Amino acid sequence: MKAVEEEIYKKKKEFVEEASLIFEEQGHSRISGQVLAWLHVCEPEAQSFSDLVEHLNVSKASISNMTRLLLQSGFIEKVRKPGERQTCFKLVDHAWCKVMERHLEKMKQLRDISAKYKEELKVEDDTDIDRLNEMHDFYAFVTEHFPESIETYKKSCSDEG
Amino acid sequence: MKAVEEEIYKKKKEFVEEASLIFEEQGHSRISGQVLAWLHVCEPEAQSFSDLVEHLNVSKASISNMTRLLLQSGFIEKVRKPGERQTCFKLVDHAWCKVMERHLEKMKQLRDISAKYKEELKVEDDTDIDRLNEMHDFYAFVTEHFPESIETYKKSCSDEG
DNA sequence: AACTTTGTTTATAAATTACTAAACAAAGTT
DNA sequence: AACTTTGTTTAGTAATTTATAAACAAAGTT
Repeated sequence: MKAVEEEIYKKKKEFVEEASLIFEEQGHSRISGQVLAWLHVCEPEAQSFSDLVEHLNVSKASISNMTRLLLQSGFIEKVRKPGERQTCFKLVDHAWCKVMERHLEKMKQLRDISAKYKEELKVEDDTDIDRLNEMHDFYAFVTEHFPESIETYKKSCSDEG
Repeated sequence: MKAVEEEIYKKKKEFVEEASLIFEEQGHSRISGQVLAWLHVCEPEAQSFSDLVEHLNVSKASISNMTRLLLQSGFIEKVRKPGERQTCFKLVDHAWCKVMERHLEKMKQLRDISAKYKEELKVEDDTDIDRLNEMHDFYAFVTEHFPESIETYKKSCSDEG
């Protein structure tokens, strides 16, 4: 390996360390965060099972479990090349939108639960519970406007590309 | 306690159970989720230490720890009434915006880390890493537009009120 | 100043999660 | 069909997190 290449490789590992910490704080486990981060900078883009085991220094079982989870939640996808025995994994396009969608789901849950209970806790003449009304207004607003924003972004991509 | 009141109280407890689950998935612990949820529906709005202990059936120590955390992260605030010995806690206004701000912080971190490494991993003639470029574009977009949206919401509140 | 009330800190118990090694399964190769 | 390679499942351990009880501290009341 040339000196330049080694330098690059080291930088990539640094990225993995830093980015995986942030991913962890977003609800990923340690290793799934590392897989996600590595798939942002690795070459080639699609990595085999053993590539991941080797570069991240973790067990085969962890990779098996974490890739399954990441597949389920839609962050990565399998790529099988004809003639190759190994399965490869790569980030889906716009993987970051998945993170957003995850947030959006939670926001919708909060919108719905506040809608439900603000009705159910309404008592005849009694004043409603302001806090629930406000909570509902807020999440109704963001769940309505958020997807639009994302669409705007996606459009701005395809205009350029 | 009248039959109607009991019915209401039961409903409130149901809300606490459901909502605290969602809060947990957003990174709160079990009990801080319960405190948050309860403070959305309790009466009066401001609850003393012992109110919380009683209604949520948890230890004093947990309330002590969780209220400290919730104060730190800005979800609740202390309310001390003159003449009363007990400290009370209430939700801050627009507590939900805090959740958003928390997300926004994470997004800014991802924007910054992608900015940093897309530069550092750039090699002369070599093509950049597309994934990092796209990641940065995305988070630059959302961190720019998100705060605007929230502002729009807040404005819509004050127009009404 | 002894006693209460209110709240914090500490040490421990309980539960959950995360990781791995090793056993297992499936499918390709010789 | 034995052997390899590739990947999954299982079972156990390690580590972390969470909640509590009990000791402690501070401040108000009698």
